[in-house]
Amino acid sequence: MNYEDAKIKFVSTWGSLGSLWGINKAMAQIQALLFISTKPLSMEDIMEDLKISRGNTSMNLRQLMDWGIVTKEIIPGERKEYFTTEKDVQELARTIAKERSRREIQPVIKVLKEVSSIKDDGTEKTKELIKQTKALHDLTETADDMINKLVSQKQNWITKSLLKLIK
Amino acid sequence: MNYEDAKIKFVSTWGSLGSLWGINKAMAQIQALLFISTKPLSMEDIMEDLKISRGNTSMNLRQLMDWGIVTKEIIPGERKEYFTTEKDVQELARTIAKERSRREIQPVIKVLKEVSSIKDDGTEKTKELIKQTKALHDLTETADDMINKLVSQKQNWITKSLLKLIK
DNA sequence: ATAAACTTTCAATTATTTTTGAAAGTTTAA
DNA sequence: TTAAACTTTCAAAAATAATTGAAAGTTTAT
Repeated sequence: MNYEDAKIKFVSTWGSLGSLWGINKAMAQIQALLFISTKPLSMEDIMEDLKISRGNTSMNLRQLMDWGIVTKEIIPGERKEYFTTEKDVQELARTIAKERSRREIQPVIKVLKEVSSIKDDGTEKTKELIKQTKALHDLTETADDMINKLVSQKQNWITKSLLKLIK
Repeated sequence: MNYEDAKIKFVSTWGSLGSLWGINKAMAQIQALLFISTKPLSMEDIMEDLKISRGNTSMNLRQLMDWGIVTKEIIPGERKEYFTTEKDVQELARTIAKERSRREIQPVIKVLKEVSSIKDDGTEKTKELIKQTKALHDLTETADDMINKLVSQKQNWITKSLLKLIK
């Protein structure tokens, strides 16, 4: 496989994985492109490479910036804006985990807590609802917590020892 | 909040979380409904409760069974089929993690390995592609591994000590 | 102040995913 | 074997999400 084929394969695979971290295809592909680029890319570069429209590129770059994954680079003397993505995978993982947690998991945890706290009226179905949503609440909270901690910056010594324990 | 409101809130919230574990809304809602039910439910019960069509119910129940999350219960003397879901959250998490890994993460890991193994032609861009996809490969593999191990059955003693370390 | 260079916005279009419902299929009881 | 009770299938419709492109907006150089 040559460079071009490998690049296309990587970008499209990473794009299709977008759903896994809750973003759309174009957004994931732009990130992938920046991730393997040796230099900042302009909107023009991205549009041409991915064959997507200017509007689409603009909107998805904005989202990536909102996520904190992509940043604008001002190149002195250049009129255009250039973009780069976080290149360190650990840091990338940390950012993504934090954002997903904040956007999606925390709200669910809140609802689970609310629902599991309704008044027990003594009926079997209410007891079951409380029991099961409480279990889900605890699990979700623990999992969310673990992922965030595991992926967090100060992980090194901890993660390494954990990995040895687990593997 | 009374039972009915709490139930509706739980089912719809869990439904919207479907995207997080890669399934559609109806599928997640059916699972949620079964999860808090005190007894097996028939297709009829589910259709009525969620106000969805028979076809939709049938298809999504099949998918849930394919995932290994829902099972058919034959109730002696009854003509209808009844359904239940795994009630233990740990077991549920284990099944979901395994399936997602198998269906989505493993294929991506395979591509990352493939792409990161292309011949280094000495150009800067090829070196960057190899370096970055290798890093992503290692991260993805490790994360996938950890999640599966953490969530796996025989976890108890391990998880508890890990949790103490991490928290 | 003007115009060129560039970016953003958003209504309309297009693509994708989900849902429906009725026909076809299956199972069971008699 | 028949018919009632039930489930599955799948083409068509509906709902949702992504994408386009051109007009409006912004910035910068002169």
